[in-house]
Amino acid sequence: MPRFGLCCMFKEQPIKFRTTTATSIGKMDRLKALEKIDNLCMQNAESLMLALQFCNQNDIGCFRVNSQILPIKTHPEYGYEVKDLPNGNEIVNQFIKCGEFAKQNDIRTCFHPDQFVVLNSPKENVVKASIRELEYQAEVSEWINADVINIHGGGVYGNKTEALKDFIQNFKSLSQSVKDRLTIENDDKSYTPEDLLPVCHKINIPLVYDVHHHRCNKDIYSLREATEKAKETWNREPLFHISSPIDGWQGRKPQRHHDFIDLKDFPEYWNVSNLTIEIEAKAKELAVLQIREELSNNIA
DNA sequence: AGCGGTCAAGTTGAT
DNA sequence: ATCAACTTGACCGCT
Repeated sequence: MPRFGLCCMFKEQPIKFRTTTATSIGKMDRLKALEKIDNLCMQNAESLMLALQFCNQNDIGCFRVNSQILPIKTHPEYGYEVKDLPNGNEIVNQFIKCGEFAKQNDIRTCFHPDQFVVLNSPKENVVKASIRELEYQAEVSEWINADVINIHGGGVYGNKTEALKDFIQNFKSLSQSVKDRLTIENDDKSYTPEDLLPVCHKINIPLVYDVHHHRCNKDIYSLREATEKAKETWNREPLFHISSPIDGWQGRKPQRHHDFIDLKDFPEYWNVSNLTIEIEAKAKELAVLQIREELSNNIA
């Protein structure tokens, strides 16, 4: 069986990650603001441990960490360094404990920076902010032993080839810590596996193959071919994504995610070991447990 | 305590 | 032109 991954949050389990808004933080004096952020970070570090323990108890081998695990960490005005928080050392220690727990129990962790991280934007400040965000997530990755920070190709700006050249150029300015973890994922509108595989080979980063996106945004490769080619880009256990369309493939918005994974959407050749599959489904842990149950019934 | 408006950020494509 | 979609509703300030 593959290793299944849970994304960021829980549907039923009472495990919550907290955040705040820049507006609210901006209204406070700096001391009060840092106190509040300190609180949220500590609670999130504790929640992460609970999340990992839940995964361990339920044989969920991978957990994706929310980008806001340290809220507004890279905000241009209200951002901060963890060492400047009142309990910064304890917060780091709690994350390191999470990393030790994950390692001991073979739980893989990863990040998926959100849509604002665009490495190939023509706007210099967008690239700068993206790099700041990647460096922050790499810092936490080191504490918790996360081995993947996964982003999309970014914008097209009228010319895919040129846009991907910019991606490669800007990749070079990243720290080694980010480079070692950065992966690129095919998306549902712009970049297909066919577009991205040459980038993977050129700068030696893995392809996170999203089969749902590939079904929305097709190229010359069959799903099986893309699976094989994506696997070849990995120097460690490959990591893929799956989801099912909210109203079926004939529905109005097939790119929207369903609560659960439809067994029919699961490629049978993905039911193998040495593969991580993140389950992108709105029912979260329930969806992970369900697809695993269905797959084991299917074999029996 | 409950409720509704708001939330840092980019890009694309549907309406 | 506006808005939803993207890993996801949660937070905050008002009553």
